[in-house]
Amino acid sequence: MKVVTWNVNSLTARWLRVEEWISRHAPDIVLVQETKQNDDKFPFAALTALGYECAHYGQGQWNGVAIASRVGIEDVQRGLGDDPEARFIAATCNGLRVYSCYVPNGRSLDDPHYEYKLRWLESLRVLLRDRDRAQPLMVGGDFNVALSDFDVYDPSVFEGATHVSAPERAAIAALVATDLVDLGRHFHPDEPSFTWWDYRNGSFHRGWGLRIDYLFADATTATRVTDAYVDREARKGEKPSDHAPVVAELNW
DNA sequence: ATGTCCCAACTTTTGGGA
Repeated sequence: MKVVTWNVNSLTARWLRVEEWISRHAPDIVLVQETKQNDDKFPFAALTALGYECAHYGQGQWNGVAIASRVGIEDVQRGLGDDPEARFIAATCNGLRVYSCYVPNGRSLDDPHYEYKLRWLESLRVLLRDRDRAQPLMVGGDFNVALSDFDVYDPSVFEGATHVSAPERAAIAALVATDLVDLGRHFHPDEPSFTWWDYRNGSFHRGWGLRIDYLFADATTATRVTDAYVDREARKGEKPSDHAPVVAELNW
């Protein structure tokens, strides 16, 4: 079974790229972030034609998360606690519980949005702490945090910025401490494996990236994962998202 | 290092967000 997480930066703008990627890679479960559309724009019919059942949690022009599955989809949960924004959707697909997460950006360390980001991550930690440990789980999404300096192309550029601060990193570490494995890093301990490059400055071609998108699995499920990787090819070409997909393959 | 992309709208240019 193949699971992918991808921040598409508007599914409306990205549909041709997403459709092409799905057709080529045939993932079983797709975790999407930043659909930036309401249900009336979500491509339910086109995804059904490709063999996928979908659950979408949209919020107009901002945020928006979705799950597409060709192995069934049930027990859909939209939203994280009392969060008013469309940043979390969960479902069970073929016995695997999956979360699609779009963590708040934070903007800057002195912005109220930064505190919102930390509160959001704490809510996710509580959900993970209290989960049914007997149920296999994969958590994916855009976490807007680079876990360590190795996940940053040049840490000096980000001094005093979000995405790298100690509280943010501690919040992600606290998620992992609920018995999760960072699949991308587990399979590629010696490669930066960036997942995001700014559209500006020619960042992609200069290698100026960050690893801020993750697929996590509980420790038991992680033993069934055979590979996890970033598909950098998806960041190339016409009208790419600024994020690349993160893929995991597992024996299921 | 702020050079791009995406969206909405007091829409053909600007501003907010990432």
